[in-house]
Amino acid sequence: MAEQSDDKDVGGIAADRLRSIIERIERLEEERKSLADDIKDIYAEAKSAGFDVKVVRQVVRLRKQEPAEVEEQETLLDLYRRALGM
Amino acid sequence: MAEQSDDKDVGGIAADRLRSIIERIERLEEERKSLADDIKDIYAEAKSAGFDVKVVRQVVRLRKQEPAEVEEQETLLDLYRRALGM
Amino acid sequence: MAEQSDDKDVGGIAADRLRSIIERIERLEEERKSLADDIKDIYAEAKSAGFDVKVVRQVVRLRKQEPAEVEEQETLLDLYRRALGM
Amino acid sequence: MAEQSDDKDVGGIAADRLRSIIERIERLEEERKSLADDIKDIYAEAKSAGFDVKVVRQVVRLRKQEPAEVEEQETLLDLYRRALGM
DNA sequence: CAAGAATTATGAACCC
DNA sequence: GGGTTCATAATTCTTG
Repeated sequence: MAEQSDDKDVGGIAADRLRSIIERIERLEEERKSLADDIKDIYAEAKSAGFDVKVVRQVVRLRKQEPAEVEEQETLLDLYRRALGM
Repeated sequence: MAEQSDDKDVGGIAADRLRSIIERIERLEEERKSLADDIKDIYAEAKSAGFDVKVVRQVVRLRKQEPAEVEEQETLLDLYRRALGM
Repeated sequence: MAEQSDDKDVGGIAADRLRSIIERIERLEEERKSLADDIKDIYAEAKSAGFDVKVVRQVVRLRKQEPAEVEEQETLLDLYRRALGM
Repeated sequence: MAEQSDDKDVGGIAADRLRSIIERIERLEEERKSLADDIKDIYAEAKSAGFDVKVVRQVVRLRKQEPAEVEEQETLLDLYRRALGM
């Protein structure tokens, strides 16, 4: 099986390509982990400042969702809720 | 807006129909929840009998798949691992 | 390794016990699948009755959540939101 | 309630402190989202290079675990499968 | 069949 | 530190 690239086949697999893909994923996941730790630190700070962490999380969630809920289906949702007396 | 059925429109919505649909869904979801709880109990039983729950889950998953498919994925995994020298 | 029960060890594993556990899980999962299919049918019915399925799902979700949101932390959440001008 | 800082209380809440906390979290979460998108892109690249994405994920997961742990779980899986005659 | 939503499973964090 | 809840990851299903 002749190859134009330098990528060595291991059992028909483009090993270098696979390795590159996996290492890039791993690098990005490390960065992601690091950010997650930073976020955790801030929640810890919030806690020691006397805030209720669970509620802070809820606020963050709400602020993420609210713009999304200003959408076309709001009207229908309203309609259905009214039909059900909710 | 004349209706043949007795279903009262609320803002153009066939309220009774909608209500029926939603209540049937809710009933079925309750049953589903109950089954999910039963399953959880069995996993707990497995754990206290000394089985590794994670591996038991894996077995259940494997048995759901076609043997040929299982074989295929295991072969690929092997191949990739070898390509990476794992 | 003497055993009081008739359970045959296979490599130190209580095979019958494991089999029983797995088969019970599989049976319950089948029932669960069947319920899921029933639910799917109702959504299909809803669709052909002219309802917007996505919104119906949202209603079902809301009705599930709303009782849960009548909880102790509502007050705090309100407070935080007001502090943020939300 | 005397305050040393300039932070204005809103209903007894240190509003500026809370706002700072929440905005920092939001900034970090945006970065996190961006990394998650990058990772998704790489999996897409893997797919179009002909790799089986599900198996690639499995490889990434395996490399995160300790080799001893991987070995242990593989052994158990084997054991359970044999006990079930799979 | 690709994109997105929804369900399920795994992993982390918190409380007791 | 163990168990339970909460959060994230991953798979599956649905829809355009």
